Amino acid sequence: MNLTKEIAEMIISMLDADNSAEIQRNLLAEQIGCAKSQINYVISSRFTPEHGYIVESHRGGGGYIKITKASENIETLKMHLINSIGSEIGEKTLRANIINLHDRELLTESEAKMILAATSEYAFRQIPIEYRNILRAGVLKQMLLATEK
Amino acid sequence: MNLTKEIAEMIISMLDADNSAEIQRNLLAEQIGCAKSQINYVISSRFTPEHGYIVESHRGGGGYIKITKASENIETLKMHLINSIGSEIGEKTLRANIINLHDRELLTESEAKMILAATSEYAFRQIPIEYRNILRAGVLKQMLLATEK
DNA sequence: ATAAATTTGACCTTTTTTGACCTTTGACGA
DNA sequence: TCGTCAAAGGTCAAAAAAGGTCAAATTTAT
Repeated sequence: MNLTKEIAEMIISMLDADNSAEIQRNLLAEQIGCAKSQINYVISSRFTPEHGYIVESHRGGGGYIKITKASENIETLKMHLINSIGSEIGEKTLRANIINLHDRELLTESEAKMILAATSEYAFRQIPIEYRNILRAGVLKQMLLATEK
Repeated sequence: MNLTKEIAEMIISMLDADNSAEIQRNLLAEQIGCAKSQINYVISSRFTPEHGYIVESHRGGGGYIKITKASENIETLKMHLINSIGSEIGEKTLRANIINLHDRELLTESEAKMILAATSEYAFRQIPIEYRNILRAGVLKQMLLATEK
């Protein structure tokens, strides 16, 4: 397991009842024994809006980074995603979005798995790279629509 | 016995109780004393959907290749279909097969719907026609394997 | 003797990790 | 009050750590 995953898990375990955690970057980096900027990397790669998180921070003495798992407008989250999918989407972004929807129980485990399988790089192996993200967007949208009742 | 067989057996012996194994390509290649790309060759020739395997991987520090064998009880009819698909399949044939599997209760209504949505001509509309049937075959195989529990 | 399968090696892409340097903010003394 | 300094956090690019691709060379099967 790499550093990034460890740190991400640590942060998630720090989320309180309000689904938010306030961390001190330098302290956390020191505890873990990594570069300070590693914390920023983890946040920017694992706690994005696609993952369902909002991040705020303050510099200076008494500074902090506050990470909150967003919880409003759950009902419209799926429709919002459908509408916001542009003409292309990468595997990472898609994965983040689907896991987020599953976390919020807007997709069943089975639905999430099928979507990830259908849009995996392996499923698209036979076609040129330049079409893959376009395809992912098209397939994803149709599948999400199919999960609407 | 050739390298490929040895490596394939090694990987199979590494499957755990969940029928999955996480390997480190470079490490494995070094242990065996072969080219790194040999590992890829083994995977792409022996751990295909036709053989009942799902493969995922991650690059970068802490990277890995995860190989999962679809559960034993994947219905033979499904495996038959996966094996009979070949490298291309048209929308009509696919539809007929999915309906058949659904009729036999090997696919839930939801699974069938998602497969049809994901492989519809509409989902592929941005992609040149000559790729569509190839794509359908790839996506269908991955999805069928993902329908097990 | 071909054709198919295997093996290798050179080179590519993605993701993570680190470190040097930058910016913002609060506190404190002149 | 203002200026300066220390305490945070932020940015960016290079290095490192995986895994991926492709085609040529070699071996094995038909």
